[in-house]
Amino acid sequence: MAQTIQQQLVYYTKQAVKELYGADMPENQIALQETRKEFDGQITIVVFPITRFSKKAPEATGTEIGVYLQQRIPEMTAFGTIKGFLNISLSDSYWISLFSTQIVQEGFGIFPANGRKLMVEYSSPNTNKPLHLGHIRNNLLGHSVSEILKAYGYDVIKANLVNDRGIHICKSMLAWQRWGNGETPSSSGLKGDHLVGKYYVVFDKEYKKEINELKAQGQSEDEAKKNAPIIREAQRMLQKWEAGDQEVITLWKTMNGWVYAGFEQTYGRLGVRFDRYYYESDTYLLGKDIIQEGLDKGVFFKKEDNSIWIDLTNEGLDEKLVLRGDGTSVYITQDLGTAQLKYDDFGMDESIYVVGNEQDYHFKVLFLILKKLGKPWANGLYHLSYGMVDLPTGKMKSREGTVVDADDLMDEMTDTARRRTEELGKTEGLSEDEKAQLYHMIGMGALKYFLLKVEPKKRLLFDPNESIDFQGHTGPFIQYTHARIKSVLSKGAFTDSLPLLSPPSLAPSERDLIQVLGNYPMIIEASAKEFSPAQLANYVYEVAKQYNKFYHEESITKAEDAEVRNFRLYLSETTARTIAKGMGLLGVEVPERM
RNA sequence: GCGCCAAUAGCUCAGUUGGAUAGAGCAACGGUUUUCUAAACCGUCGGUCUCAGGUUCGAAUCCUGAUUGGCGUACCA
Repeated sequence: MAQTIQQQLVYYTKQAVKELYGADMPENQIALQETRKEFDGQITIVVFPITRFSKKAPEATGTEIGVYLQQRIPEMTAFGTIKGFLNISLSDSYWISLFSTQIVQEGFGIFPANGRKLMVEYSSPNTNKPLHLGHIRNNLLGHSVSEILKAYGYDVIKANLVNDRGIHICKSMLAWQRWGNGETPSSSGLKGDHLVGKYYVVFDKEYKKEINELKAQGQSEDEAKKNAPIIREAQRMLQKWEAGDQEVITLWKTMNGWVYAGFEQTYGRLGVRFDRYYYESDTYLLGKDIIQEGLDKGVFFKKEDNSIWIDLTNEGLDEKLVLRGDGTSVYITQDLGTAQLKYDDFGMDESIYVVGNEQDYHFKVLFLILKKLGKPWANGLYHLSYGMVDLPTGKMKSREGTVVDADDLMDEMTDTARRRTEELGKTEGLSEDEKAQLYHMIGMGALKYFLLKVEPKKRLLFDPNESIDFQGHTGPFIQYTHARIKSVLSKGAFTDSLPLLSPPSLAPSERDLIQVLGNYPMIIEASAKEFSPAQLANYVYEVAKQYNKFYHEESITKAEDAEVRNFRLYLSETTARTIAKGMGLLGVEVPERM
């Protein structure tokens, strides 16, 4: 492939430094950036680093480099040096040809397969309660990161490790057994996960009541928590489960079945999918052989009570228990085993865990242990840590009912989308089906974009009293832009067979749009490397914004010259495709009209 | 106590390997439609980038220390 203009600029700048100043400047010190809007030009070379070699003032140096470059790069029409910044203007014909030969191509920004396999584990719900807003963030992040990595050339496996066993499930089961009166999703009309969640709350109420009674009898908080009859009963149930008790297993299967049916619906609405499910009921006993391996290798050590530990104090961490004294597993034991299992199953080069930042320490330890065990694949592990979703009142807590329920929120979003669309009178000629589809698309677009535009690492504030916007820097704005372009294309009778002609010159907003569109591959690369859908989300907004500016300033279908008209139609069509592709990687669909 | 993370406009957020006068959206105010969708566009207002030092030609960005908030530091997951 031919050299890009950026590569040429770097190359010739290096040559210029050599010829003019007799110095060898490393290429990575040559800093290019986009020219700020208030100055002429499109690309800027920062001159300051060069003055080290020129031993001259920034202005003089910039001008000398500028003259040198202009003599050698025909696309360069002008330059200006302002306060140490060499601003370079490129000819309209350069931008036109960049668009016509590259950006317009179907494959622009699609990276070839890189031959590497990668797993993204996300969602990983507990099966004792329905999903809430925090889970939505996790699911959207996991899904979007997977799609971005696919676009970047990875072979991606999406995995979901379902926490389907344990004391929390038994709590729901026990409460249902006692107070459920045989209630089922069909008898109650409740979605399965909500039904099970209801009994989780029932359990907690009763548990608290018993704790208070015991405290009234003089027990301490800790004692009461341990001694409450209902929690002891739940623990007995867990033991029965582990022993394979038929009755308990049957109930467990039934209630988990309800939950899975509910989750499938929610996943469907969210538009997330998985290639592989792992269940903790299958994996919770794994990892003990790894413990033995670690003992043999001298990575772990045994204490007097037979508990097994790893000493990470040299790494600035603590001693960490990896197996209980009675030989049973802890959380990290199964995670060690599951990591090995996943690798045995797929042999992937990299493995991403999408898990909240409350588990930063856990993953640090997990990865470190696997490295110390000499697992060659341990270097490919990465914890994609994201911030909690907080309410103005603080953290969401399932048991206290202060959660924003996923299904309710999606209903609300769709409803708002319907109201707004009707207010704007944009439903004419749509069938009921099409309307429903559109409202879902817009509502989910608003929600998803709202969550994904924020850097994963940062915590996210959600105020239930303030509805998510549909205007400005939002999903619907971008969706609207797409629909608007589609309308232009149909008015302009655009088809692939229309000849792509070259206009004699470009309007400023037109040239800016081409420049923004040209950044798409860079953005995919950056988002993939940093596992950050937020970068892509903000980029797509920029594209939409720049298009709207262009749309307002210039005529498209009404342009007088055929060259200009055709070119602008292609520019519009490419913008629509870029928006659709980018939003697609975020898991957001875009409508043909709205 | 120790560790990790965050702090940018009234609010929600951007800000590339350190580069120009720190940018968007919302909110507020004003303007734009006989012309391709006004969920749009243009403008006004709004900043001690938490604070104090340091490194540098240059710091929101890097280093040190503090402040505030969150999380972790369980033989819980």
